[in-house]
Amino acid sequence: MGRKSLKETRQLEIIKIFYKVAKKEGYENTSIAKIAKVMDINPSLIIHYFQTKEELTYALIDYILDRYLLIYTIKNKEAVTLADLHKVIEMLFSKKWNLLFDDGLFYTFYALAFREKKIKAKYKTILDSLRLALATMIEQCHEKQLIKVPDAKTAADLIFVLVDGAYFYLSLESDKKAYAERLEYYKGKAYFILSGAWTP
Amino acid sequence: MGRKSLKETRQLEIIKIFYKVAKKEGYENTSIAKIAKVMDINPSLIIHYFQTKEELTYALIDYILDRYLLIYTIKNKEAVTLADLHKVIEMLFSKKWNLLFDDGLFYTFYALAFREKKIKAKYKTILDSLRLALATMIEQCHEKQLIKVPDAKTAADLIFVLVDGAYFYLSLESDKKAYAERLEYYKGKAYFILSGAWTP
DNA sequence: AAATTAATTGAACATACATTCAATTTAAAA
DNA sequence: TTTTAAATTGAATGTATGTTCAATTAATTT
Repeated sequence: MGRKSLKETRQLEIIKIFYKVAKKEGYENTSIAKIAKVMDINPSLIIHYFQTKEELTYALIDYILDRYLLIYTIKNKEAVTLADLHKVIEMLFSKKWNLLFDDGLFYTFYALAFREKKIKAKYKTILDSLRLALATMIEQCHEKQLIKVPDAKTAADLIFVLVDGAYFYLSLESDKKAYAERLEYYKGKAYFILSGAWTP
Repeated sequence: MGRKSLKETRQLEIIKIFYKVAKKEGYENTSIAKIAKVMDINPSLIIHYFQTKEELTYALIDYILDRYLLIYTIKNKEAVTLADLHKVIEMLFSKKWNLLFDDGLFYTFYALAFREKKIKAKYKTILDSLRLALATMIEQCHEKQLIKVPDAKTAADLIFVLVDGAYFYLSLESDKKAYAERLEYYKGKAYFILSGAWTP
């Protein structure tokens, strides 16, 4: 009885447009009215699906953070090979990963996490699961004696510190050549960590 | 003839209050009207000293980034000792540095840099000068044979990648003990870099 | 004391914002 | 075809925003 619910479909549509507009004009310049205009719907319809702008923002953050996890789509959890591990490292230090989500928005919401506990928790969860997934891969490779890295957790953490620190600086670098060279250099350090030399 | 100009004094006063309010309530929730209310002056007076809010924002960013540089207040440029270098390392991996400026605002404007070239340039300049200053210290210590780090520039860069990456993750860590332990661990890695083992 | 210059106020502006509520349209089931 | 429930619209609300302009007040010099 009654009409079929479009809730989830519509919500996702709205979030995607929100993401698109915010990516182009920045989160702080993206209003409900603007999103509605792009979608050619009434602003109140957006409020109908997300009661407040806050909730809409949370949904967008979830959307972005889910994309952030897409580096690991390649892996098959059980039988991890050395090639799989290297694939992840290559991905982490490549442009491809950055294409999955918008850096500006990622940092915008990261900054928001300093005042909003919910957002902080979301980010912490994602960053931890990224580290954990890498640690698990390292651990498996170690057990199979493909590499010799006894403390997988620490190694994974260190690699991500390297990744985060690298992008933090490189995002400001406009010289593409310099950008690529540096990234390659840091990638080498990541492999060095996996050689066991860094975490004795 | 005429009245003495208070321009610079007043501008600094306004920026400081702007910083204070933005620190507490977030940049995006801080309006000219709010600043004026706290200062008990008319909003138009703020516009009088900074023609637009954009200009006021740039001034605040300069203010914050200048504070960011305060780690180096200790050093005496000419005769760098090993103690000086260690002092800087200790400072980089300590709470003290974080007290100099507000992390939330620092990241807020960092995120803004992705859309505003002027801000991006400001950040790049600061980050580069931080690296350069450390590299210079390392170089001098190397020349005096206090340490053995031939590539001072790379070592300094690596230490800052470590710093940036560490804080990026640790800012989400609410467990103070875990926070302190990790930071200590990364500090150890920085000293390891200064031992020359990492950049052969 | 008069002239000059800057500080400061106060009122007014148009605009954009998130959100509300009732009314209407649309689609599916009975 | 009637009932039912969700989708969607449209108008309205109050509030806050950055910015303008003219008027007034306060200090400093001649």
